[in-house]
Amino acid sequence: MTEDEGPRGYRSRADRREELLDAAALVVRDDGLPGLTTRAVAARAGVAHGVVHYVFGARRHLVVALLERQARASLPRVLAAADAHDDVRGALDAAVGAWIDLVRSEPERFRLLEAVSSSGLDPDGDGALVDAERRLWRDAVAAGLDRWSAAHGVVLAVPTPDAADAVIAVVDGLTRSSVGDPDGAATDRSRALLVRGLAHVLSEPDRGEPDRGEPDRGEPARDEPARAERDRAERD
Amino acid sequence: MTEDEGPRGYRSRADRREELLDAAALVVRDDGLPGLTTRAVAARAGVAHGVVHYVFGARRHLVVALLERQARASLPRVLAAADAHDDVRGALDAAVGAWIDLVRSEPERFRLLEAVSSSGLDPDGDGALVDAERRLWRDAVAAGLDRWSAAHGVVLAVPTPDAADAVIAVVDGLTRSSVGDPDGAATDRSRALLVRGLAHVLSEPDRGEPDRGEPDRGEPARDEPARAERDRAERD
DNA sequence: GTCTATAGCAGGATAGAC
DNA sequence: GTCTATCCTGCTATAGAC
Repeated sequence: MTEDEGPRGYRSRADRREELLDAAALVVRDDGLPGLTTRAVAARAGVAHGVVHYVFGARRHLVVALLERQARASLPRVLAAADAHDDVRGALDAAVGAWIDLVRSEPERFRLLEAVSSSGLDPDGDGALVDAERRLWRDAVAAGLDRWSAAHGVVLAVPTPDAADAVIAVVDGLTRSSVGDPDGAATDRSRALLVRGLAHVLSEPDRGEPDRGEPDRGEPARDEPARAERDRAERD
Repeated sequence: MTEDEGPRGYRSRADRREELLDAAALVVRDDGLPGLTTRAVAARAGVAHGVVHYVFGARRHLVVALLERQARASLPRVLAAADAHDDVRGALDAAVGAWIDLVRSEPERFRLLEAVSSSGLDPDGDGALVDAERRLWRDAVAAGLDRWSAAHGVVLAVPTPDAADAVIAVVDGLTRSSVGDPDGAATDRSRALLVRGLAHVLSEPDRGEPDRGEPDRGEPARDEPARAERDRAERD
């Protein structure tokens, strides 16, 4: 289905890689994330089980590769949606909406995103892959913001990287919200609220909410919980 | 360590349950989520492997139970942090900040939250457990908002359930952001932005961003993003 | 009713064959 | 360089001891 293989079935590592990723995408679509076993991928691709481990090493590497491929495929569409709008709020809403639509159209696919970053990995130095993945997103969103900002002559009220982080956080939160929200009504309401709020802070510098109430101070209420004493080693 | 057991080591099912959850929490703290095997829990609690399955059935039930117990333990603290503030923004910031501090102090613990809802479960009808879990949160946050609102005589600009969903989405997004953000600086910046934006929309009814720029039309947002045209994004 | 011992099975990883 | 055969670990289920 993907390509036909030689008489002996020998393909280059790179070709096998693409082929296996195709198979993996199908497996995820059909059987969901937990169905994504190295054996299932191998079976779907019509190769021996070990080939998957030969090409990708560990299962997580396959997952990360699949994830990255997806990201590169999805991002342009999302960024394009924003470009059709001149105002911050409209652009944000379009981009976030496009993303959520993607998530909804193939939910299983996007569970990978969460699954990888949250649960999947931890031991040894493999978190580096996830970090790289996140950085890819962060940079892409920041670049998109810059591009949009320049193209429409709008300057944001906060530094681009900060805005990018906030956008990603919102998208992450909404993505998670859309799980177990089949009709998406709740997610849509949240999206409307969050986009409006985010557009507000990206457009307006902080002046302490003059319209209502009593802002005691800009600094938050640091109550004294356990401060993480953990030596989080990796600071790539 | 938790309780000493009778001469024969017989405990009620409920007691064993708590005991095993204690052990599970320690396992997660020390070895991370992937270290949380039913065998490890049994070993840590000093019981036979089968006991875990006797009490919880499947591993995921243990995970969900641990998660729920955590939620019930954490929520009061978070809600209390909000009560110390009279204004929406201050209360929100305090609550969200308290939550993020909890996440930071024991990161491994909170990966459960994501791991369960995203990856862990899917087969058969087990998603119901996750749904119940999410509903628990949603209801708790909504109740907290109502309580705060009544206590401080502040009425929110949006219905409580909608506000609760948005708050949860923000917290989810920030929680995920804090993974791989060891010093937490980026997360703090995002938090500041998102809390400000959220406070804004919770306080102010939508009037189309009058204060800045060029709202091309009074009625906003309702644009037409990529409306779920589900084409296969089969490849890049 | 509570727990132990044991067996089966699925999935990841690797040493070694082509 | 590609792939296969095999091993190991961990989850689940159950039969039976206390």
